[in-house]
Amino acid sequence: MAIKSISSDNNSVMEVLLRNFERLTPTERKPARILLDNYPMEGLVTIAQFAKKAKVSGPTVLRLVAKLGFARYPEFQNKLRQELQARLETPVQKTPKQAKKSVRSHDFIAEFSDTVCQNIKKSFKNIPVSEINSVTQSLGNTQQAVYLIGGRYTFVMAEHFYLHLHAIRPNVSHIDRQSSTWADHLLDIKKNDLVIVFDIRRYQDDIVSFASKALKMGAKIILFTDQWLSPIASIAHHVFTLQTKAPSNWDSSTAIMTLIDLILAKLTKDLWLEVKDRLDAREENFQSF
Amino acid sequence: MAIKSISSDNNSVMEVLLRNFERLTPTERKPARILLDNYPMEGLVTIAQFAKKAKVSGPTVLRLVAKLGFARYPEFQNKLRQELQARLETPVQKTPKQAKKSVRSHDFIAEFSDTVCQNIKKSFKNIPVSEINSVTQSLGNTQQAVYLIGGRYTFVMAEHFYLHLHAIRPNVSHIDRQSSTWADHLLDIKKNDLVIVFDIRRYQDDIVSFASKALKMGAKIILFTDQWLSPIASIAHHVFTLQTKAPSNWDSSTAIMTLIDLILAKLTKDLWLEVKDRLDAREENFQSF
DNA sequence: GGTAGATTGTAATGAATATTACAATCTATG
DNA sequence: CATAGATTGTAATATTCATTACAATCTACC
Repeated sequence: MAIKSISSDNNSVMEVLLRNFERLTPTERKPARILLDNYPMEGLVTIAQFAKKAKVSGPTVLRLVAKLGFARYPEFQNKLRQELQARLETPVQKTPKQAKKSVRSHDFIAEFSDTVCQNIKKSFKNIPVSEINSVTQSLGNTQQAVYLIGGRYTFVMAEHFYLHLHAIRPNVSHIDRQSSTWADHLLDIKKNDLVIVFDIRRYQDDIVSFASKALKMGAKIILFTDQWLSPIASIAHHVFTLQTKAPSNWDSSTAIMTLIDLILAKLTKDLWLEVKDRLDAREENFQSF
Repeated sequence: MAIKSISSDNNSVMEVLLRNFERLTPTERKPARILLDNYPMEGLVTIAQFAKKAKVSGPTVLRLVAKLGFARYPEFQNKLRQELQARLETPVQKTPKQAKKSVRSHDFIAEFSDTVCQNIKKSFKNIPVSEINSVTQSLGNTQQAVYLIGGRYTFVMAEHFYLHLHAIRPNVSHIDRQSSTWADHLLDIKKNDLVIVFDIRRYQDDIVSFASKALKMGAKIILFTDQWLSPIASIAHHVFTLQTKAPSNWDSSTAIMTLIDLILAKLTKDLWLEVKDRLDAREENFQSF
């Protein structure tokens, strides 16, 4: 008669073990207890070591593993490793007593990443959920054209947003750096179109002026700026204030980037049905080149 | 001559690895990176599996392990298991992981920023300080020209880096999207020039090919990639592995961005005297327009 | 351009491992 | 107490593994 395995689903090994403990034979329970006692490390050693610790024979261990639904011992180990990995990833890794002998470079790196993370956390805490929802909803309406524009350094953010947004929906434009072309773009802007502006210090006059002209054309202005607020804030319909400080001579755009990614994520989720088709079609086009 | 082991004390394997990363040979660094990326699970598989994942030979893995102070592979694994066990015992066991009932907007925002921050922290923890120092030093040498190139989405990262790097030092070029111009750029590349490549999945053939051609021209390749490693990793002189996962259909480039900003910050600090003059002159030029 | 030293992979070897077949032992029931 | 069926261990086997020796390749320096 074939050995009937206890479970074939993908619960954790521990659950399966506990739930079916009474179906194990007395000797099989010994290694089972050892494993539970020291879960899951004990399962990551060789059969011989495991068997010795539990004071049973190798084949008994193997029969236990078989009853847990694994045809081979290495399979069982892979499952355990997999679980362990998942478990290690979730919590904030312990950053323990790392002696102070660590070099300055180490401190600098840690300080830098801490500051950036604080920026993100603090920025997000201050953003009203309603603003995000509202902007996301507007972006989901493909009737309204979207124009993205940024300053000397932030035009990169605009471009990043543009690339992804354009993958998601049509009717999106990135207004390039040369302000000589801006007049043309302004002509195209219709009422209720969305103009997304990135402006952090030092605020650029030309961007401010573009925004106010777009406003006159009836556009809705969405502003991404820093904690000192671009002058555009006073005319914008939606303002996102992001933290930009860093232990550096340069401001950090990381929080801005994160918000862009968040909005893209939400938008993609909300419009998944439409987006999926568009992405599929896009994929096909890529293939054919 | 006997192989001198790096350490025989009882620090964690990861510490030893990070502290002595620069003493490893190029090929030995590949499995080292894999291990750091997925610490310590990757060290618990067989040499063959480990070697395959890192795309090196078994003996190379063995030599790495030897340099870390272990005479035999199983010894190394025992140490890892031991560390892992200690780590699992201390904290409160479960991180129940918020049942996935309706994810409200608030939760979504928090989850998103948490993930991004974890990406940054995890990425930075795995980057050997020596790599950052070494790259920063190279970037400080204005004799070596710097070329930046990125893929479909990551060219934005290249551009961000370019903008700031160019403010700091001369002799920097951003290679644009149109691959038709790449042949010309290749002609200019001289021995010891730096080619900084951004390549995250899905990896682009044209970027890979550009990198290998640049290598033939004698350039030093610096790669920014994700946890799955671009194929360029095998020919790059320096590889930075960043975490890109996010609760989204899109990968997150935030960790990459943060590393760029960090390198820029460090570079600016290190070369402050030269940089200051350049920035002052630049400021004057802006005023006059 | 050539050569010594370092680096890396290939292939062979022996050791350790998982797995199987089967015998020994135990347990329950008539 | 006898015996069938379940349980467990022993020993043999085939597989996989770590390890080593050595050849090929690369790199730096003269």
